[in-house]
Amino acid sequence: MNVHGRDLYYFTSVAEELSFTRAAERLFVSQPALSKQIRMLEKQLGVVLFERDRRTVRLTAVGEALLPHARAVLAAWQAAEAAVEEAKTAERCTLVIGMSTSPGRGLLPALRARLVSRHPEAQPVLRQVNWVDASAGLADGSSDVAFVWLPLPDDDRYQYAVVAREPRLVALPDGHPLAARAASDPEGKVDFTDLLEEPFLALPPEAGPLRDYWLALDARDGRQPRIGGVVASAEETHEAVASGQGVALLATGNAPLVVRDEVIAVPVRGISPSQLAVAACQDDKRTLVLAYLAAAREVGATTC
Amino acid sequence: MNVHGRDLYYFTSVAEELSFTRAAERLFVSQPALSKQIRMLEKQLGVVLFERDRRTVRLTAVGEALLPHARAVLAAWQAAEAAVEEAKTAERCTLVIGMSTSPGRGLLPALRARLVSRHPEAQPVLRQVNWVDASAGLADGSSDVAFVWLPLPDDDRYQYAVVAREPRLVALPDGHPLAARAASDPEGKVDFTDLLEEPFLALPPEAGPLRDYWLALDARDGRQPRIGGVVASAEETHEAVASGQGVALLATGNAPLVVRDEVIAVPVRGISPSQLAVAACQDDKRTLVLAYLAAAREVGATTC
DNA sequence: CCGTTGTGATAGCCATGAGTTATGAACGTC
DNA sequence: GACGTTCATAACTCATGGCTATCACAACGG
Repeated sequence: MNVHGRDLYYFTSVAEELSFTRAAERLFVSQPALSKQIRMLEKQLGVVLFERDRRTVRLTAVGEALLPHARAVLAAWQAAEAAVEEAKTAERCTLVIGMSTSPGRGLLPALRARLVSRHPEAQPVLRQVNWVDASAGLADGSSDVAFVWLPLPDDDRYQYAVVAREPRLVALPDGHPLAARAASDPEGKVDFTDLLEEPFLALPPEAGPLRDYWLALDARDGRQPRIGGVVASAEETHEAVASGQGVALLATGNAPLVVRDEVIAVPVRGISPSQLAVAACQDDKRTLVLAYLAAAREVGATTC
Repeated sequence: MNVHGRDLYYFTSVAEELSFTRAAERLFVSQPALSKQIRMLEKQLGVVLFERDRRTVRLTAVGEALLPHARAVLAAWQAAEAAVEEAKTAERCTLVIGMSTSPGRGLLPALRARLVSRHPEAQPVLRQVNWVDASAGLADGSSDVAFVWLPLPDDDRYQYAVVAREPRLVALPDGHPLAARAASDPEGKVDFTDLLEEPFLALPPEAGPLRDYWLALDARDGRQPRIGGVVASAEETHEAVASGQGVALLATGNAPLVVRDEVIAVPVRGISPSQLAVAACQDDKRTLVLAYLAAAREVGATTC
């Protein structure tokens, strides 16, 4: 494997032209350079490839034997280059969109439409990510862009555009005393202060600030919440609420994934609304990524 | 085609080991050298082939796409090297034996037997050469060894061994007056002096000293012979003699090729015998060539 | 908690490779 | 016999590919 592809190309060129001078100008190198390279190749193989007869050049038997193989090697390499080129463009056109649960609200089709209208070659690919990763795959590079809940940990590592801002709800078993209280509330809401003593379902500790956010730590004045259980997906949350392990805060858009059977969700007074954003890495300047963020910014302007 | 085979080998090695350090020691290069080469390859292709993650190395999508093609290129190159190797040994084992007419006298089988008994890999190939080339292909390299008539032009450029020494004959039409004279001669011969006025068939002028030799210029004391025609093969000679264009000197061993129908050959008194030799280029030191010459020397010792 | 080990990247050095221009030797052509 | 063509050679430049030494970082183990 100790040969330069260029040398093989030089060899085939001389073999085709049967002239060092003509081959050299076809290859845009000087004739001595070509002569030397061919000699190097011959030396390397321990073989004479051309019979130079002062005036004429012709292939030796060995050269004749090498020629088709040299062409095969070059063809194989061209195929390799083509494959790389194809993989490169495929990679450039693919946009991996991370999300913990489906963002819903018609966001995906809206953003997709805006993306492909400006970049018809774009190939958006959706990727489901565990709730534990607040960055929905941005942090480890498995997503190019992602739907995330603000606030993000390491806020300055990301660029983002808010696409939805909506009150947080609390998911309750339908027989829960607070369910009745909400029913009698003029706005159908419960006060967060009424939830302070409730056991809460929490994200795993690895979720960091995101865990704190969905426990609404900022609204508890430093008092630690009671933890009724650990959940990492909508399905688990539904199960845990229905079985009475605890209650859980939800984004309005995620409510349909949790509310069914014996679980209801009611708005909460006294906590900040949730903010859903499309994010990417701060230093990511790729065209498709920026285009998706721009689309998100436009859509966000109409929905928020 | 602008890539070094080595780089592809490096690439496949790293892809197999998934570790620069291990791949480097497998390849007997230092780890930094390997790192640098892979970076060069990536730069050349404008692509990232490996994802280096401090602790782990893994192929990117593009690297994955390249890998099988890289292997294909390497395989193609190995096939090419094998083909060259085979052609090289084939060339080393082939011995091209040039001859103007078949030397006859059982020489070819005898020499062949001696050659292959010592070099079983030898592949003797016979090659017919026009009479005009006294060196029977040695001069232009189209023969490795050759049966030639002495004296050779450029005597010092060749090494040779005499394998047959025999009187020269003259070919005559069977109705020629000298035919009858020969029949009445006690030895069945004619004197060369009787031939001095006869028209002679000559080789073409390009044949040089060989032409002079078969006109027996040395036996004419400087008088120019009459030229009845130009011939360059046994067939032409027979035709020309039969049609009465002239007479021609022949080596005894060649007589059977010319004597038939209306042409006869009789020994000539007063000219030197012809000498058939096996020759090669003076500076040719190849084993098979020397072996064939040695065989010729042995056979010549028994026949002369 | 800190030192050890193992990994890939970086820096600086040097021999060689691949290109250049200028020139030479052999041969055909006018 | 001067000229043009063709391949080989010489002398030089600059990039390439290799080395050693060292760094930065993560994982382990005491």
